[in-house]
Order: sequence, then structure tokens, then C-alpha cells
Amino acid sequence: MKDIAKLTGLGLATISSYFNGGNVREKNRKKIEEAIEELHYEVNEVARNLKTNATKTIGVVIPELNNIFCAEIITGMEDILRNHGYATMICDCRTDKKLEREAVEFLCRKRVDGIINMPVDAEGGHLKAFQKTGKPIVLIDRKIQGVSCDSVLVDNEQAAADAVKLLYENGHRNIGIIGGPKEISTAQERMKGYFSELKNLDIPVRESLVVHGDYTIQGGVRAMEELVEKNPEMTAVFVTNYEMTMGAVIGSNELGIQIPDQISMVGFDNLPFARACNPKLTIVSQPTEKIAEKAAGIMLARLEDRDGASPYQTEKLETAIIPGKSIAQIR
Amino acid sequence: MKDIAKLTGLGLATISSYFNGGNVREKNRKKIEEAIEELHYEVNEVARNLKTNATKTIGVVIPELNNIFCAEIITGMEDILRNHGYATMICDCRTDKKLEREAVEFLCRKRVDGIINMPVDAEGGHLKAFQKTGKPIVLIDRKIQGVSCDSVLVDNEQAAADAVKLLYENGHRNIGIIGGPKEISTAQERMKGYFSELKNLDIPVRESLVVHGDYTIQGGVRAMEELVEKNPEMTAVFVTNYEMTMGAVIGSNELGIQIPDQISMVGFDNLPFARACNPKLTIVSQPTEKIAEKAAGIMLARLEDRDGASPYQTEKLETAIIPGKSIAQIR
DNA sequence: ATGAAAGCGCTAACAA
DNA sequence: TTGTTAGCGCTTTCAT
Repeated sequence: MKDIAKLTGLGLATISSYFNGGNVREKNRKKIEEAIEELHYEVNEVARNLKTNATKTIGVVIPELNNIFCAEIITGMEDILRNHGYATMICDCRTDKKLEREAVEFLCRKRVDGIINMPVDAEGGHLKAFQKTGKPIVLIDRKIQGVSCDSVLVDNEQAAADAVKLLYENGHRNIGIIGGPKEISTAQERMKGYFSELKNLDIPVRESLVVHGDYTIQGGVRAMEELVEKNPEMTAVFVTNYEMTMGAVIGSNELGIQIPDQISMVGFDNLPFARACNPKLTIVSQPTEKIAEKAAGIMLARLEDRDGASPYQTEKLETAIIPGKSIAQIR
Repeated sequence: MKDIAKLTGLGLATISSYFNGGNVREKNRKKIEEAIEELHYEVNEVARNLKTNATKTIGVVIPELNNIFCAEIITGMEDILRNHGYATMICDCRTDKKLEREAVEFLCRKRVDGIINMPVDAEGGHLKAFQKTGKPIVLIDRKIQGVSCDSVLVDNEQAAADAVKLLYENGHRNIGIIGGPKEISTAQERMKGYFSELKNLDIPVRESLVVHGDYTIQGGVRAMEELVEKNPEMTAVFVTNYEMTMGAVIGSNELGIQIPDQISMVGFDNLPFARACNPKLTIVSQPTEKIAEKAAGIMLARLEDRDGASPYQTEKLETAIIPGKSIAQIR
């Protein structure tokens, strides 16, 4: 910047003003632009950030990038944030609480302006340090008790209830569930929806029909094997996330089980995958696009009007069932 | 840092020395640590970066985050880079040349120490500006003529030839191909492998068996429909990326085509998906883990020994065929 | 081993 | 509208 000041004979403030949309006389504007061209000048954001104490960067901490649900949400958020002048710094913590905490500390040091987090640690201890900075935090997909911040969630209980009801309506009474890790709030809620809907429908819960997976493909395979082995009378399975759905489909294939002739199935997420299954899988679908929009929107709102200390909000979005051909009509 | 200097009565240089592994007397070390605790001090990386003129951040520019091949590679690279003290700034350019150029410019301003790029623009014009900084660039998956930098590629021609040969060995002679966009080097190479292997095997090329898709799911569906309609005698299809493979499977399902009874198929990438197909899909598999390792490794090497201006290297990795049950033995 | 001081590239308050 | 100046939080000579 000094160089371009020298070259144009202008003061630093004028140049700065030029870059920040201030008023600069047409003549000088020209001069500056020529100098920029000649010097191949590029603003140094690092210096600017130091001065303004804002990095125009949002940290995003997620359990696995290599997970389509996460990837879809991130893609959507990044798009919106970028269009508002914000960069995104993504940290994949590999579903590891320690790495998650390190990621947040790292983003602290990097002085990001806000953090969007799909939390692994349900206690939320990893966020405490960042929260002290007073900068905004937005939680997505999973809630944390006791961390006061905005959240964007999905109505998981309803989603599970819908799935169970759909199976019931098709005559199923022995409905297995492949749930997620017990610590994770989404998994708890989906499980709760399963139980409450069974109760609603006056179907007794059978322990052996309930398996807790770990939200991974391999976990889905194992859970499917276990369910099938333990429950010869089971006619349907509800799988509660995408990775395990894939696993359950793999398990069925490898066990030689026909869907839906032998077992009906309702999966979770990823419509293209559901379409690629033969027969097409019926799934619960989460509105990833909307989650991204809401999360980015809330973050931007917090960032723009710091003063408008509006109360923290929790958005709860609806899921939908996308019908396929993986449910057999019984009797 | 001033505050902690004041609190301990030490000079700034000592504190700085403490943070950078310098020699500090045990006594003072203690004092500093106490002060840090009391003040909840955290290093400001922005300031440090300004001074050292290095951000310890690598920019990654890819066509689509929402693409498992990309996501897997990024996950792998991020892991390695993080373990070496480097952060990663990911820019998803949505397969858009303009956004890609903007991403690179953006990363320039952010003063990243290097860029890893899976290029959309085969001309490579978007990289020129960054290259002037003298900082390292590593290209992955696709090559660019005339940009002098390191690349990590895969032997696409061989991969395609292997697939064709395998189909040939199973008796297939009418082999269709769903290729990718003509501008993309990987697509060209895979197409080249198809042609050269057919020539090797003395099979005449039939125009109608060659379709160019666009590397998307929907493109795969359309391409499959087109192939089937135009080529009643076709017995096998080779699909040249993951998204289109998914599309081809969807297309087959929706057209009611049995794999492999009516048409045999060789897909590309994503082993879990291949396993989830019924019957299991035979695929060409790329070593994403290794690509990530190589790319991150080369980047780190360039970053460490700036002087050791070793010549630019092009790594070419091998693909593998993972057998499934989607190829019928003819006669 | 420690301290004093200069400066990285920028912005912003103030003065002209 | 433009120029002068101070300073963001750190690192890094150079003395001590």
C-alpha cells in the first residue's frame, strides 16, 4: 500500500478509502487503479483483520466431512456465507471429542467471528472457551443442554413416529429399529419417537427389536445381522441415519434377504441413494438445504447487529417421508 | 501479551520466547503460566501471521464438497496437514470456473501458504495470480498443461482399459461407455483407455455406444437411458465416475433392467455404495487415501524446504478393480 | 536469559 | 477529499 501511495503521490488514507468504498476523486481513482495494476497489488487480509479485529471468517466444526449429511449442509452454508463476504474454515473432528475441543481452540486462536458446530461432545464443554469471547455460536442437528446459543434442529421424534406409523399402516407389528449412539440427542429423540408411537398404537415394545448402532456403515451391517438373527418374526426395520441405512442395505444383500418381500425397510437421508436401491427405498428425508439456510442466516443476523441482543432461538424443522417401494403391505 | 508482561514484570520478548519454545528461566516460566491462566490469554494468530508473513494455512479448491471422492481426499489431507500444524481452508467452487477463480483470489488475499486444487478450469488461468507469489501449488486428480507445479494423478487410461478388458474376458463385445465432460482430463484419459483397449482387442468402435455425461447423478440417469434406447444389442456398460454410476444404477432400476442378467455394469468409486447395490457392483476404485497422502506430503515438503527447489513431480497412482457380481459371463 | 524498540500492512480518528 | 499519525498484537534484531 505504501508503494502505491508513493507511485501515485497520494496518502495512505486515500488508498485505504479507495479500498473501502470511500469517496475518492475520479482522477485519483484512476491513478490508484493503474498503480494496482503495475504493482500487482492485493489487499493483505491478515493485516486488515488485525486492525479491524474481525476476520470475516466463520469456523465450522463437524464430526465427519466424509458424511453426506454434513457435506450437504456445509455446501449450503458456505454458499450463503460467501455471498455475504464471509469465508468458512471447516474442521472435521473425526467424531472425536478431543479433536473437537482442539478444533474450537484452534478457531479461537484464528480469531474467527463465529462458530457453527454439529457437536460430538453432548456436554458442550468444548465451546466454553469460545463463548467467553462473546462471539456467536450456532449449533446444528444436535442440541446441548446448558450452552446458551442458537440452534437449528429437526423434529426427530416426529420423524421416527411418522416412520413407525407408516409401517403400522401397512400392517407391520414387529418393527425393528437401528438406533444411534445413546449420547447423541438426535439418536435419543428418534428412539423416543419410535417408543412413543408404538405406545400410541398399542404395540408392546420388544427389547430384541431395538439395537443401538454407531451411525457408521459397518455398524449398520452388524445391527442388521443382529436384528435378523434375534427376530425371525420381524417384518420391518427402521434405520435412523444414512450411514447405517447403507449398512442395513448391505447387510440385507449379503444375508440374501429380499426387500420388501422378506423384510420391509424405512431408511434415512440421501434421496439419490434411496433411488439407486432396488427396489427404491422409502426414507425419512431431512431438509439439509433449509438447515443450511437457517444456520447461516442466524449466524449472519448475529454478526450484523451485535447490539440487537435478541433471545436465543431454536429452529425446529420438519422432515418428510419420501415413499419408495421398500414397504410390503402385510395381509 | 502486554498484560501478561505487566503482570509478570517481564519483557515482551521473554513472553514471546516462551510461546515459541525459547529458553525461559524456570521461575519465569511459572509466572507466565500463572498469568496466562489468570488472563485467559490466547495467542492471536492473526497478529502472528502478519509478523511472520505465514499463515500456516493451506487453501483447498475443489469442484464440489458434496462429492464423496472430493470429501474423502479432503478428509485425508486435512488430517495430515493438521498434524503438521497447518490449517485448511476449503473452497467449494460448485464446478464453476468463475467461482474457482474467485476462490483462488480470495485465498491469495487471505495469504494462505499454499494451494491444493482439483481444477475445474483446464486452462489453469485461475492459478496464474497465485503462482506469482512463488508459493506452492499442488494439483490433484486433473492435470493442467502449462502450469508448472506438482500433481497427484491416477492412471485413468489404465483404469478404463482394465474395465474394458474384464468385460471382454467375460464375453462382452458390445460395451457401452458413459464418459465425462470432454474438457476434463480424467474424462479424456478414461475415454482414451476405452478406445485403446477396444483397439487392442480388435473390437470396432461403435459411435452409439459412446455417451458423454456430465459427471452428475442426473447425467448418469440420462446417459443410461440413451445408451439402452440406442443399443438394443449392448450387453455391458462402463461408467466413469461415481455420481454417474449412481445415476446409471438408478436408470437401470427405473427402466426395469436387471443387472447383470440384461446388462452388465462396471462402475467407479465408492466401495460402500457398490456393496449396497444388489447385486454388488463391480467397480474401478481410486486410492483416495493415497492421493490425500501424496498431495499433503508434497505440499509439506515444498513448505518446509523452500530452497530445495526440486523439480516438479507428477505422481501417478494405480487404480484397482473391486469385483462384484454385476458382470454376467456370456456364452 | 531478558529487555527495548522497530515494524509487519492495514484502518480510523483527526486535521487540513 | 486528502494527508498525518497512532496503533492493532505479535516477532525479532540488538543490546545488556
